[in-house]
Amino acid sequence: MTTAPPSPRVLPHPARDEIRLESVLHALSDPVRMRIVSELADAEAALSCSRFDLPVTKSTTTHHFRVLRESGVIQQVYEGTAKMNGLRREDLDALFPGLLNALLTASRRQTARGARA
Amino acid sequence: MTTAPPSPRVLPHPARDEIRLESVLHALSDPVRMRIVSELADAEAALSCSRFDLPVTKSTTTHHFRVLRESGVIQQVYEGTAKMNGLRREDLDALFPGLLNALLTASRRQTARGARA
DNA sequence: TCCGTACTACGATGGCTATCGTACGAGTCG
DNA sequence: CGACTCGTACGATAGCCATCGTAGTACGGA
Repeated sequence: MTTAPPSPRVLPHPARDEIRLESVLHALSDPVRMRIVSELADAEAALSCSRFDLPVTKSTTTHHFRVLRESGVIQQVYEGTAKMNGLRREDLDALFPGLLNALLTASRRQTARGARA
Repeated sequence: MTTAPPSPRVLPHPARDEIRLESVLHALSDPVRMRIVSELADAEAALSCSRFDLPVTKSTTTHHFRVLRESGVIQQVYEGTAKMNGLRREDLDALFPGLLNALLTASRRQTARGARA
């Protein structure tokens, strides 16, 4: 099992051309979700949900990941008990060139500028 | 009166360093508001509220403009009975380099791609 | 002064959403 | 099998928000 055959549990994702800018912006307008995306971008590899230390409960975490997936920002795949999350960089870059980078930079800058909140 | 002295009616704007990324993204996650910003960007000069032909009533229009102003995306100044609106390009570019352009490009692209909705 | 235009304020309303807790399903490991 | 971990589903709740209509204010021109 070098690359384990995916579980039957498959999650619905929007196709590339179904991704809407409004939905992406709405998804990223929540600080918790922006943080998730930020960490995901730094990681460069898929991360399981439990790798994030978020200031909300597990149910809320599930909710946020779903919003990100349904808006097309991330990709989710079951791997055993874990659910691996990856940024949909290619799709986003193809649809909205430069946007993801600008958003990540903006987020990092703001974090650096004022660590309050 | 080449440049009319501003009316005493002054509107509250966030200072540059009070502009929050989340608020900007939230403001722009509404199609109506994104459209306003898009037209404002094309105009290059300040426009009065009534220059926009939006699919909502006047009260709702007022609401959207206020959200844009309070999030720091636009600047509003009374000029007689009209309220002139301008993009806060300099502030946004200073805070979040490349973001505004990426957003405008993304919006234009999406509009071009599918004119549905 | 009177009227019209531009925009606002207020209140209502329906819908969305972030949050939680609890109970459950799916895998993994002993 | 049994226990443990990871994540989900469901229901509840409270707050926000896009929308509207109506009534009102501010300004400029006749």
